[in-house]
Amino acid sequence: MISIASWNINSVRLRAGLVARFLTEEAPDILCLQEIKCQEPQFPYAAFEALGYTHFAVHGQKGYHGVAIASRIPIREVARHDWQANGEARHVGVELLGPQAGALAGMVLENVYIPAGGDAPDRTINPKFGQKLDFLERMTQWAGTLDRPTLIVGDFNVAPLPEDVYDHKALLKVVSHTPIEVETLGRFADAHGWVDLGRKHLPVPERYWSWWSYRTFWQEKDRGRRLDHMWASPDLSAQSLSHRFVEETRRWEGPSDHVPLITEFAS
DNA sequence: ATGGTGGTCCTACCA
Repeated sequence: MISIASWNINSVRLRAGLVARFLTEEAPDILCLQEIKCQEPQFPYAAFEALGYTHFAVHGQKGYHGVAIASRIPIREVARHDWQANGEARHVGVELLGPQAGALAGMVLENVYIPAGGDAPDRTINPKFGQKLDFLERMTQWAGTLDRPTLIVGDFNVAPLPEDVYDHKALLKVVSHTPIEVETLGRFADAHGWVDLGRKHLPVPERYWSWWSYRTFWQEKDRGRRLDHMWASPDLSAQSLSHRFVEETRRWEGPSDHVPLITEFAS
């Protein structure tokens, strides 16, 4: 069995200790991180290496965004897409190398941080919202070209289903859950027949949220959204055995506003 | 309709 985790960590330097705790307690084979918020030389490699994660793909930038993959299994970086063409570090893709990868050898793992999209869900007054939709459209074009077993994980910043938010009706005009975002993400799903592993294993109406705002969590209002995802190409999805989200990390000291996801695959 | 919290880097910007 091989397990793959994904977590928007909101500064990997500030929360290296939380990452180490997660790796110690859950022991995934591979961890994908989003929002590392540092450049590649500042990445806390030693904290991972001490726990057996010795293979890396780090695509960072100063202060904002940034993604990384740490792995116990050999990996090889294969791509860094810039789906906004603006230089932001929001993607890194790797290939899993055998024989430690077993049946997953040759699989491609794509780690993505889709733009949040600003406050107003209208591209004429909020360029960030347009950039988010354009990013998704370019991802859709890219997905149509794939010809290998692929897993795409990360912070999608979209909660597609009514049950993916605490109040569907109240969030229809809130960026992350607007109909245009849901439709645009739906076209991405259709472009490659992606299987939403989260809802494959935890179907509606099971509780499944991955993010709680810092601005309301302290009030214990439990206003969550499912913004983080793991989607598998159809051939790969047959190998997924289990999937969960580790909600308790949201209550750790000094938490990220996102919680990690973990999928186990037959290998 | 408003404001609520947090990270980076040092002045706003991003989420």
